[in-house]
Amino acid sequence: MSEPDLRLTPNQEVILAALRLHRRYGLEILAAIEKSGGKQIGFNSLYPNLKKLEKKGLIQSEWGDEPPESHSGARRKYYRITAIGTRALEVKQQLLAGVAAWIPETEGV
Amino acid sequence: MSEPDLRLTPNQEVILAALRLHRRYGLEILAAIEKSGGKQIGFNSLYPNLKKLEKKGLIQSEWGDEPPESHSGARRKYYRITAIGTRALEVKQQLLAGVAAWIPETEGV
DNA sequence: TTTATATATCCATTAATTAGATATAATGTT
DNA sequence: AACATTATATCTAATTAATGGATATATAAA
Repeated sequence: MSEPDLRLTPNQEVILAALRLHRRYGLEILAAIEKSGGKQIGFNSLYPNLKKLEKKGLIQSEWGDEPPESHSGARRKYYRITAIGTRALEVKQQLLAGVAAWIPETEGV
Repeated sequence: MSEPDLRLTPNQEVILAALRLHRRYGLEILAAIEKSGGKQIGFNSLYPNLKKLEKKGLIQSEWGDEPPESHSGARRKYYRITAIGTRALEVKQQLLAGVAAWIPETEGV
């Protein structure tokens, strides 16, 4: 009955954060990270991590249905965050806030 | 002239966050993490990571000068976050906010 | 002496990251 | 038809980080 493991590796966390407000396709996620000043991650790290996030239920994917004129190149697969994924980001933020604010019950002195 | 590497591993990030508002000694950091619902990290991970954070200038340490009556056991070494450490936490938060909000310049369609 | 607190290191295993290469598919351009 | 671009996807090897367990030392109280 314990909660599923919502912990994220650093790359998974930034990928998931890139999907927090918008659905995006793979290379768009890399662009969002690069343009936001993050350390660049390669698509060799991106795609396996997207698979892992989807397997854990933190994101969902769907093939793009844009008309062919909208862009050149191959089909895009769009990813969107799930409620569980949103929760994983919240849990992380709450942990960082919690550890900072925590005070021991019996303060030495 | 580029900025020093302020990236943090997951354990380093939560340790640094535990020092954001209060100076703490080693085992107090572990207690803050455990009581805040974080995955428990062991002192075999704590102390090497404190060394690394101090070496990078993100934290400083000083031996406690409490009177002997204040607590039983050995001397405590207290750690406090530096301005650089605070900045590292901010940079991380700004990255997560930035990648979520980023919009591509030329939107396909 | 024993117990509790506290810092610190070492080892072996496992997990994650990284760079580089390759493959396939779809589309527009020459 | 050939080529370039965009895009998803996998594989390997090397490096780095995390993990559990053990050990060591120091301090002080019971």
